[in-house]
Amino acid sequence: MTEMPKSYDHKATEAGWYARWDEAGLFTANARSPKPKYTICLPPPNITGELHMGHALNHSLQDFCSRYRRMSGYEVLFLPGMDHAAIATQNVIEKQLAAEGMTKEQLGREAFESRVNEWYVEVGDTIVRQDRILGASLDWTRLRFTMDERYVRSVMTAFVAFYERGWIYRAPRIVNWCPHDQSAISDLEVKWEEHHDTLYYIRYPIEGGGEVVIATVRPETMLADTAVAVNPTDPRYRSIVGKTAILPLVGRKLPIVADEAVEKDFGTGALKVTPGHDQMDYEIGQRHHLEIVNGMHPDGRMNVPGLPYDGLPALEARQLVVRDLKSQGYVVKEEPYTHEVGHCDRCDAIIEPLISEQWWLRMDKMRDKALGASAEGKVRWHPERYERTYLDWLHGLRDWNIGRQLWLGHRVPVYNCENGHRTVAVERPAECTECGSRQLTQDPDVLDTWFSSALWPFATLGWPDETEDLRAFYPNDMNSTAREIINLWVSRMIMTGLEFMGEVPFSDVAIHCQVQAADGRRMSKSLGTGLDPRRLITKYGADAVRAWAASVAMSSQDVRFDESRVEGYRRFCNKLWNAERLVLGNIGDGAVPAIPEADELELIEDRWILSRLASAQREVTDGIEGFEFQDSINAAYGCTWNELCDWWLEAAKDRLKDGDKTAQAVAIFCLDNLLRLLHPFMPFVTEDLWSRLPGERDFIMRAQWPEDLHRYVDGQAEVEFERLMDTVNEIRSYRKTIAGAPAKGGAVKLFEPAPPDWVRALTLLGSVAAVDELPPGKSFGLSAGSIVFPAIAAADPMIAAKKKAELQKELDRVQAKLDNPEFRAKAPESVIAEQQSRADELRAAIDRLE
RNA sequence: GGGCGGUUAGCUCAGUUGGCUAGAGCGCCUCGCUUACACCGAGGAGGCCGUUGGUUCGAGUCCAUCACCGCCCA
Repeated sequence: MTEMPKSYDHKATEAGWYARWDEAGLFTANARSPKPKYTICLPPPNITGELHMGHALNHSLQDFCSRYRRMSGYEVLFLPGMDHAAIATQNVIEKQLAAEGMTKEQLGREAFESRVNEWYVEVGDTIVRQDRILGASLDWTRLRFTMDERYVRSVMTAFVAFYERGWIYRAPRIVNWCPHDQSAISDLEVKWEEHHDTLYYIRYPIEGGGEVVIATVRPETMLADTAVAVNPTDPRYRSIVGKTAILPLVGRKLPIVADEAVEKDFGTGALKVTPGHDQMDYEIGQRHHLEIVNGMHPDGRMNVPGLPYDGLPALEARQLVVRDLKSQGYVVKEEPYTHEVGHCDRCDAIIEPLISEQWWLRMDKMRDKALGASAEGKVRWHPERYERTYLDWLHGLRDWNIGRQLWLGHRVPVYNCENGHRTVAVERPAECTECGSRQLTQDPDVLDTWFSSALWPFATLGWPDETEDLRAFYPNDMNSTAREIINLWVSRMIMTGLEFMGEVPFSDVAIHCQVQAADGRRMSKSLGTGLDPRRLITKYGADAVRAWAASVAMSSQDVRFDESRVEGYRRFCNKLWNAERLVLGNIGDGAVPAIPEADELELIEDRWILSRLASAQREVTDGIEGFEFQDSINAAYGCTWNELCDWWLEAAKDRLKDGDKTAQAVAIFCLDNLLRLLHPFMPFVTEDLWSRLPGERDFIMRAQWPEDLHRYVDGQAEVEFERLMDTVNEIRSYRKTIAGAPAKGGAVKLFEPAPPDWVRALTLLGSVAAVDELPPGKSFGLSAGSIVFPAIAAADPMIAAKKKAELQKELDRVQAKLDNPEFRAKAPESVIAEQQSRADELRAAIDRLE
């Protein structure tokens, strides 16, 4: 045995173990293993930069489950991967280019792509290293990337399969258009921010005399107006329905239509209808067969040929339009108006609702299957309430716009020939399937990144090929993620899993908390409130960071990050380290006997600590099984520090020094079990400490999970030992609060005879002598007897009086309860008995203070 | 506008089915370098459990209301 350093050093402890595990192949799953399988496909982080605290948290908790299941006899696959995150990555690269004074258009598509590929290598490497220092037991032989050739084939296969089902179609709709990215984005990628704008009231003349006043916050869109609409039940406007308004500045003739969608209370109750630039207007347009004018180029500049606003950005056009309207007397009034404006989640540009021809995926059939699976309880959510988030979204689900107009991503596998035929195929076809033309051009659109992510649980395993992995590891068991992507990702995995594999992709979904900055808002890189987990790992060690993750991950919805809690777990590592150091320092090289059976244990402290250990084993195990990781880490922490270290080691120290074999056996048994219980959470320090325990040691990582220890549960020992702890605490309290009481020494006389092991522990822990007759002096009452300290100069009478008053107050409360006839009549027996004995104890304690 | 979560010690958080004498870590105060650990030990101070009602013998816990904070979806 090598000498243990006096203090735990996380850097020394964590160095090396990961590589040793890796070399021993402990991360690699065997698809042919006869063991039951347990699979987690790591949610692929976006390949946009390094991992943040949310990742550290999420990867940790999946690793808890993986390591626990591995120790519990499962063949575990914990599969790593990364997501190309088209729109996000494109933005990152564009920002880099901008810093170099370049645009992607200047660079060209090919050079841009090779630049992206370099980025993938560099960032992918960073992410892998981060997961390794975190200790995540990922199977690196199965690392996947959504742009890998095989993965791309899975994506194409899914597209073709949907297409052949007739679920993919192309149609013009109003989409969220990002003028910066020049692409459609999904509703879920639009952030809404409050804007303080102006509501303009604008006069539209009516042919044949009169006028109608409309209100708008976006006057520039009037250039694409094709109608005016009013509510059919609005008496103010009944007479103008069917007439024609003249669009100011443009001169276009606008039919005045009646439509129930118009809100009578907004503005003037008359609505300018711009079917090309507003979802509701588009729907009105469909109902009344209105013309659609697209007044904007894809880059957000106005598309109004012949008008002076042509080619201007929207906001500039707005100013000019307003100026011209005013100068021509069309503006009736303007008032301040606060409303929500959509911004691109990735680049923050203002989103323009825009009519656009897009690829759509029908969702109704898949939605219904997913709802059916939920109704059958196939997916369990943790915490349960998130199932509603998921179901609510499913119920309102519309067709999915799967096309994006980006430079990055999976190109839609649609090939058009010059005769206008369309060929859809996984591999690029040599010729058109209809006319045999060889002049094929591929559709320029790429797929929404979530389309490929939706296939993650099976595409990573080789689908559509019937691979060994796919058979062994699908369905996966658990998925854990952040709540904001429940709808973007989790629900879509469930739908595609049911569609292509016929089974839900996992049985449990864990939604972890969001780590907020100290100010209670989400961490933000741009605000500088983000945190690099590597900094924390360097400062406190991965084990401490992971234990922190366990303590917060599932405990509530949001958690404000508090570094002192991470520091607390590093101290815990040190405590654990020193507990083992103490034990090993006293054991030497001799053999340690096996733990005695429960009925062979003689001493109260041994019976007690093993009973507590049994309880910890139960709580840690239940915590992991129930996705309540905080319960697990709390139980293991408490048992180690507050029970083993604070009490048992103190009570058994002299036995250990004397080479007592039972004490050695208990000590090693406790350490061995606690280390194994803690291993999923703190893999490095537990591996290191376990390797130092006597006897032949393999890796703790593949040791067996501690067995159920209920045979050591000993209620009597717990009650007795608690009484002992109470008494010792009282003695210590007296020593500190009574003037003149010495730090050690004094004589204690017990009221009732106690077993010798109990007395021994009391005298040891309380530094007192047990006597039959108290020597003369000021005596103090204890819960178990009385104590006299030698040489007390002046026992402070105030102390006793204060204690007495506290006890009396408490007694009054308890007695009032007992005197209440309704309480006696209605409360359960056990509660009444409890209160009764509480009153007795309090009375006795008061008497002893006399 | 709809939904969800939070509001408990100076700070960050626990408190399962109502029985609580409300806990932990950090911080604070007082002691102590007693050969496991000063990344420690011992003792102590500190809480009308956001508001107002209600149910109950009994409410931090259940119901309702309001207030503020945060998140998600329209």
